[in-house]
Amino acid sequence: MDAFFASVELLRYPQLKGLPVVIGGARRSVDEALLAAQGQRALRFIPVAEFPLLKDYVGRGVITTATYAARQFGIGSAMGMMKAARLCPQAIVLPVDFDEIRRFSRLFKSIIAEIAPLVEDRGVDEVYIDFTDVPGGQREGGRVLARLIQKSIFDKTGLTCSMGVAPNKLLAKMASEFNKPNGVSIVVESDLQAKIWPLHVRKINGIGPKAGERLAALGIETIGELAAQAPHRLVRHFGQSTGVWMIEAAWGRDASAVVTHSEPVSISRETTFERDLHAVRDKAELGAIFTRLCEQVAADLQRKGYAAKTIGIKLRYEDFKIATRDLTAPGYTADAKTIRRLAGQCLKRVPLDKRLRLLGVRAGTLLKVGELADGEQHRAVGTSAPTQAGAELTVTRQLF
DNA sequence: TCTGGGGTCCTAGGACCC
DNA sequence: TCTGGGGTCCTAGGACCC
Repeated sequence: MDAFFASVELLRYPQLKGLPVVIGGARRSVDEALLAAQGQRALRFIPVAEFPLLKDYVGRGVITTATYAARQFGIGSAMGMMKAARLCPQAIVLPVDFDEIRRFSRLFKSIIAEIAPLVEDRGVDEVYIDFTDVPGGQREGGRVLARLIQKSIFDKTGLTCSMGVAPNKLLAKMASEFNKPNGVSIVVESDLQAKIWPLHVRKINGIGPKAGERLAALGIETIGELAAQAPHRLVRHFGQSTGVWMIEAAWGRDASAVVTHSEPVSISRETTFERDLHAVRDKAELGAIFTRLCEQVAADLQRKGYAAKTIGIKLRYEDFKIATRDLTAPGYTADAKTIRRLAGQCLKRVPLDKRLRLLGVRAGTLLKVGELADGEQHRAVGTSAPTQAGAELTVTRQLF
């Protein structure tokens, strides 16, 4: 989807069309921002620079999406809000409306699935679609079906997307970047040399900042240069599987299937504090946040119908270093108090000398409990707090 | 001016078992 | 006295993606 989060907001506030708008980071809703603007009632969007306490407004947030007008100023996703505000003081900042994003996400995916049922979910704003057996899917190399899907999405949502059509997911993903926004790009095997090899290696899905740097250190910048490498050289530097995979990717080869269904591996909640907290000095505040994260994870598990056997924590220190600890219990749980106790045990094993920036709680090794009857499920996941830890876990295990 | 939140997958060592 | 070869599970860290 093109500038998905921003485009969803523009549907609501069409008067922002053409303006530099950035989504994310804002601590207040539009309505609250309106009240802050001298109590004005009329809808008015306040440039970020006009917030007297900028930091209170954008906090420690980052940009999730910038409109194309905002990108002109050098603003991009994942950039810190404070930096974006300085690059473009006239930018309008809006918070992410997750409910609305999820609603449009489900909507555009269901529109696609009606036309082409084999869809792989790749997050809120991205999917892979298997055109192979869709009637008309081969016409004009897939362009006809791609245009049909774009039109259906636009007619029903007002949103645009960009599509890449190719023999596999790897190439389709790269192709989808060629014609943004609202474009279709077709890539066939014979286009490899002309369209793919000139691109930077970072355009390969799976080659991130680290691998990109290591390749650059070897004098490899483009995909074509990567394709020209002797496999043993890459295997020597990156190991057998990564080295072989890199060569395959550079040659446009990818045999991975479009996966239409998958079970979650983990469910987690994390939060970055407004200011760094000290384990001793801010004990009460940290404790309250920790408990709330556990309650949120428990609620997420229960709502989605899962119980977890592994509970873990994540800390980010003031120096941005990350520590994780986890603990696998004898049984499964979705109970907030049980999760809180297991997470507490994890916390005891991690150094707390530096101040903390972020705290997270994670539930892994999941078991689907959807097949239980509703009442039974509620009882099972709600089991809590006998005196002995072991006894409690035994109870939940028996229920499952 | 510091840098979100929610995920997946991979690696590697150690425990433990047959 | 020297020292197998599978396999699974658990834990911690890290790269990467949307």
